[in-house]
Amino acid sequence: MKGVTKLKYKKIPEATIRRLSRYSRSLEEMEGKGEKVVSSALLAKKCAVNAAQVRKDLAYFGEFGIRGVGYYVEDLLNNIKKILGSNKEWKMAVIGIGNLGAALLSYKDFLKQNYTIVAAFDIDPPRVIGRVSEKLGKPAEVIHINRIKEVARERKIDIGVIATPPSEAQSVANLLVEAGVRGILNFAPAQVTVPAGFVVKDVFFTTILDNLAYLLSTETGYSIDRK
Amino acid sequence: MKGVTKLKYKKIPEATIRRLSRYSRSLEEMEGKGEKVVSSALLAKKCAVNAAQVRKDLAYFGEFGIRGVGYYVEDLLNNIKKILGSNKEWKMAVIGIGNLGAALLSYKDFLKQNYTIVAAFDIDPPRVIGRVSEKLGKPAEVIHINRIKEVARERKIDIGVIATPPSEAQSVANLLVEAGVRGILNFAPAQVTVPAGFVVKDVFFTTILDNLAYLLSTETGYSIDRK
DNA sequence: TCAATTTTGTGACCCCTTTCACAAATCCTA
DNA sequence: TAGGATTTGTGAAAGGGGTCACAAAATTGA
Ligand SMILES: NC(=O)c1ccc[n+]([C@@H]2O[C@H](COP(=O)([O-])OP(=O)(O)OC[C@H]3O[C@@H](n4cnc5c(N)ncnc54)[C@H](O)[C@@H]3O)[C@@H](O)[C@H]2O)c1
Ligand SMILES: NC(=O)c1ccc[n+]([C@@H]2O[C@H](COP(=O)([O-])OP(=O)(O)OC[C@H]3O[C@@H](n4cnc5c(N)ncnc54)[C@H](O)[C@@H]3O)[C@@H](O)[C@H]2O)c1
Repeated sequence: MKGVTKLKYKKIPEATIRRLSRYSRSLEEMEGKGEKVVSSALLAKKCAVNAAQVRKDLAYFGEFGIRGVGYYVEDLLNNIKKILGSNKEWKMAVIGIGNLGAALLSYKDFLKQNYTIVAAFDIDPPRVIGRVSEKLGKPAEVIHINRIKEVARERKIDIGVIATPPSEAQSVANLLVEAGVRGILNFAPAQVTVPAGFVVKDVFFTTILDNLAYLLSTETGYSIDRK
Repeated sequence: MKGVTKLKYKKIPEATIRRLSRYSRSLEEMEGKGEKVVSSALLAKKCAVNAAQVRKDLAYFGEFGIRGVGYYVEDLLNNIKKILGSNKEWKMAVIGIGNLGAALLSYKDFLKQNYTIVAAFDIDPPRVIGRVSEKLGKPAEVIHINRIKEVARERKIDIGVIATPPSEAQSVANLLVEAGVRGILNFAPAQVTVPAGFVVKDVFFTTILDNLAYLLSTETGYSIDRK
């Protein structure tokens, strides 16, 4: 591609994004402790990765460091947040307020982060409210699932979190798609498909456990496995 | 395998293991529907991967298919379970019976799988029991954390699930290590380190969300992202 | 001012994983 | 029994990501 020469779209490895999130967490800790500067070597150590890896990851997005010095903690943190889209406030809805859904509603870490749960849906709000009333801080109500399209549009929901039984996962996903909710975080152990332009992230507990179990049964010995 | 020659340890990609878990889920579904045979192409489609990938993954462990036919669902499922160690019963302990810990205790999917929660620990059992009593089916009690070493040995716990606040994660991990619990599933957003021979798997919700948010902000358009 | 020191940014290399493409094996039908 | 159809298993090629090593840039100290 000469002519337009230096456009160079570098495709960013998925793994890089995961690590940026990890760096972000470490940097927040450092910032809290009042540390001003950090080297790639130190950050790497804190995150259990290679120092060159840290530099490579950052280099995808610009030159944030100063040779002979390192990276300014606050500055780097801001940049990473910008990259990850963490400077935007992401609005989430939880669908299915059972055991897991209720736990998510009361997950305090979200408060400190740029993720906010702005709506909670269930197929049986009256029953559910009795069980989880003490947890209903921010989304002060549980809304019936049949109002999801309307409410999702009103509240500009970015991400739908599926915490219903697996049998309902696809139909809930369909509703989210119709409502124009582009991001889906799926906790139900079921295959969910969406049209182009939408993104699904699965979190399958048993897959994670299968992974752990496999590592334990093959006597690999040492393995801190970050993914 | 003539002589000892052809031992060939093939190192299995981590990604392969994750996919096997996915295949397993699909196969269970098919078995439930009474389907006898499946081709790599169909299984691949169900799991949103490449057909050659399916065959390669399986080929690491043996020849399970029949050319011109495909794979016998039941047979393949059994083999995959054997590979993943899913024929073993894994005993788990949950540490920190708060919102998330309580949700895990009542996670019904574990019942169908080969993972069993055999103990629940907290630093304040009396308070906790009041809140979660209805969820205490199998581990009928919440035990004080200071008895973890003794109980872990007695009940032969394989995997410890950390669901305490992040500040406590490392010290809980230390206890688990001392008790000889080799596998750790860590939900607390904190760096946890363990000695050689132990395995830690982190599940950081915000990292997963950061990932999703990144995909949403970079207008990649289509992306079903399975990890 | 200059040399020694520190630490980044990055080209080059290497390894691992995925995809492609096809021979080999099996089934089906006439 | 033979020929056509199907689908596996796998070598080879392609692609991506991680590590190494070093030049370039900044700092420090004399
Ligand atoms: N409990 C856990 O720790 C855990 C862990 C990992 C994954 N999961 C998965 O998360 C999901 C929820 O688990 P849970 O334990 O909270 O189950 P649950 O049965 O306690 O909760 C499910 C909730 O979804 C609601 N629901 C059902 N159909 C619905 C629909 N069509 N629309 C909206 N709401 C609907 C139900 O009323 C119920 O309140 C399941 O798919 C489960 O496999 C749970
Ligand atoms: N709630 C969620 O949906 C969610 C989601 C993802 C991750 N997490 C993480 O999981 C962890 C638990 O979250 P939560 O919302 O259940 O918090 P929580 O405060 O409701 O529960 C924490 C529990 O841990 C107990 N505890 C504290 N110190 C302990 C110790 N040293 N030993 C044993 N038990 C101890 C507390 O008594 C409490 O019962 C946190 O690290 C949180 O960041 C929570």
